[in-house]
Amino acid sequence: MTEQTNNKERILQCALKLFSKKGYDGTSTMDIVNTAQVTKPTMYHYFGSKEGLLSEILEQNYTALSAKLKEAANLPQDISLTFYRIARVYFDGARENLDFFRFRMGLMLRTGEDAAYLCARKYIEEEYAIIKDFFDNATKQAGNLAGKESLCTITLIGVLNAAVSAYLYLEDEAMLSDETIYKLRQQFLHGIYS
Amino acid sequence: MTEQTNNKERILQCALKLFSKKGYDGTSTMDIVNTAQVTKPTMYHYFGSKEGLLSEILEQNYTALSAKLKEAANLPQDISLTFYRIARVYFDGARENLDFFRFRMGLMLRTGEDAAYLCARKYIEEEYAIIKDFFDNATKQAGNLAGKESLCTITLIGVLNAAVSAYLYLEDEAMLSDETIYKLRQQFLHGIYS
DNA sequence: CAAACTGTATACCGTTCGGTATAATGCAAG
DNA sequence: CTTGCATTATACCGAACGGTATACAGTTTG
Repeated sequence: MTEQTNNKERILQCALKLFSKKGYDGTSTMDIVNTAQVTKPTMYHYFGSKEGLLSEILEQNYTALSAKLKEAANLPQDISLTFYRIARVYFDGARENLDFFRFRMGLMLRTGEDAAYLCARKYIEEEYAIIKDFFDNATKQAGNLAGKESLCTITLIGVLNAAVSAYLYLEDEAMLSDETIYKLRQQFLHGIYS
Repeated sequence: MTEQTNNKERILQCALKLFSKKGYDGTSTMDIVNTAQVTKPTMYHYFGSKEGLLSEILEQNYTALSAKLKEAANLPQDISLTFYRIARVYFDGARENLDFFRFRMGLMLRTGEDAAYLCARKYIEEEYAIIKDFFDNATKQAGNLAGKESLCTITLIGVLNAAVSAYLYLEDEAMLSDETIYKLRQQFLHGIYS
């Protein structure tokens, strides 16, 4: 009765889904193995611990996200286009990998010592660093943003996270449309009256 | 050995501090009563359950926050001033009640079924409703925002939350200064280049 | 074919969880 | 001065927690 369609992958997916819905601390290992239809030793064979499982989930998903984000943010000469590309990374990510983005959102604004946040922290910091880098480079070429790089980073990520969060809450795919991005970009670049 | 400086209040404060640091699920009732230097029956006498304790914490703190927010947002004829006033409510709140704002931030972008989020959901929705109301009224008087009320609400809250979150992360009070608010407002109203 | 290794199952570990039965204390009102 | 109530302490509950010892099946390798 071995190998009934890759237990490891199924554990990863079920755990992510449960973490995203009930939180890391709110999800028990029994929850996970029951949902994934494996036994506990199977899970511990692959991941060693509950936290090991969390680490692998974060590593997999954040690695993919960071790569896309870096690619989207490598055109410092065009802030407008880059806004679109970054927004698309987040919005596509949210649509295609709803569970991960739900989980990620719950970790995003944290600052405490909860286990899941501590594991995710380095990835969150990397995300900020990628956007900050972009604005730093954009300033070198444009100049009129000098001194605002940090605040731009905070507000850009804040606005996009808020929009993704609204999508997850409303579950309305219109929230992820190009039209939404255009409106958000217009507002970000030129203010709410524009 | 009765009444050694109000056990109930001390339980509330210690629980909030622990929730903000380790999350609701990550905090045990033993944690709480040990920190507050009471026994479990004392806690259960006052609050009935762990969730009852959470409810009272949320009710107390969100009631105060919502009242301040409503007051700050009752000048629909002046968006610029209102931005300042709303930002001050959040920023002062974060400085004066760090634990609650830390906790609140962790709940803010959630969408799942975790216990703490479900308890807090109605308050979060009320917060959005207050800001949304403001923009709806502002549109009636100004008009040039028509159709953007929802997106303005999302981005305003998103930007301010991101700033508060940056303060909690950096622990730098300069983040909460009037100067920061002016920059954020300028950006919100007139774009990043302005 | 035998040894070794990967993966899975049964059954169980000690600990901690949220919560409570019972009783003693201090204090206010009759 | 005692009855009644609000508050606190001791001691404990069953259930669920994260994690594991042991064994065995299936495959790979010598």
